[in-house]
Amino acid sequence: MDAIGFRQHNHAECIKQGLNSVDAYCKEAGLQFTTVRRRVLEILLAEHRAHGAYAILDNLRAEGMGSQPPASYRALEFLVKNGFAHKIERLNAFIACVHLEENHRPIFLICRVCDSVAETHTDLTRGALGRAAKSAGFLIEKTVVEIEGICTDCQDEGAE
Amino acid sequence: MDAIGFRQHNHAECIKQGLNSVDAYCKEAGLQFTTVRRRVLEILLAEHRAHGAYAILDNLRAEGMGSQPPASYRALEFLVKNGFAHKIERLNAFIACVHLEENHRPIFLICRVCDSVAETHTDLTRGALGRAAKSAGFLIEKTVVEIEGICTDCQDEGAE
DNA sequence: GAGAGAGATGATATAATATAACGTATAAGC
DNA sequence: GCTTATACGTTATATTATATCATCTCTCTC
Repeated sequence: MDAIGFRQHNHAECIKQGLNSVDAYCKEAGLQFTTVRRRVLEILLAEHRAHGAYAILDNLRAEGMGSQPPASYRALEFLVKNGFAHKIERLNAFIACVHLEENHRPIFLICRVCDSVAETHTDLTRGALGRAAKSAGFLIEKTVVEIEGICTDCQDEGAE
Repeated sequence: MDAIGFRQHNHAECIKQGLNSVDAYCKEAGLQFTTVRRRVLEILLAEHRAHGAYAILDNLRAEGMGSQPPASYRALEFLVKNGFAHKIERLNAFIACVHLEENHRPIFLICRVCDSVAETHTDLTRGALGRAAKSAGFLIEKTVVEIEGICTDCQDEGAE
């Protein structure tokens, strides 16, 4: 598994890559990666944890980039629609995508202690779940898989 | 799989059993299955679909059983805490549990056309997901698995 | 480079979901 | 019956999200 978010990694590089990839993709696809949208993605990329729409709005406001809810919701809608970010339903909050390359079905691991969120993906629809849905004749369009618990680091802290 | 919600079944029996089981369980466990709580469970059991807290409140209000949000939220909290109902995070809504017997990790199949919701369960934590979490050292406490798509019936209708 | 059309943003208002806090009532245990 | 815990009534407010309309800006075409 590739659960970026808990693993050690070069985070500056991680941010840079995220922005560059989205930049390139937008250019390619003729999407407008505007200042606000870029800034919101930066805010999301800053940490591997979910950010609420209003927290993001506070940032934008402080930087004079819009002051009303639609400012953040619109940017987030753009990012989510194009797969650059995901909404964590459990938290009513948003997180930057770390698997931009592929068309994927994300899975999130949410640490309830430190609030970090790791994104990974194993195609559940191929395994038990896929078989289950198939046997019920259900056509899967979107999957929400969010696992809540305690990450390694926080387990270790508890043990000390 | 046992996806009650889409399968044909004797629904009157289904409701009755749900109420009886909860009744028995509460008596056993010393929980107060009060009038409001019972009524809310009945409302949830009435259909295999998710009900919003405010929709439930409308019902309660019409029946003179409380008129303010805490009335429904408190009853729902009781039901969810004790495993008699589940919250569907994707919908910010609630549904009666159809697998009362066991301590389970529910999976929901949500039809976006007819809004019906089926509950099933395959222990994802044992399969690919469990392995993934284990390799990341993540301690799973709760799982949110909600699959959105189109149920058999609605697919058939679309084809006609 | 001017004009048309699409898409993005600003601004106002409000909807929908959820909880805090405090007082009163009711049930359970002694 | 008295005490204590739990549930409920009530008021107020927090949090999350969207609808709507006006204005602006970018892009495309001519």
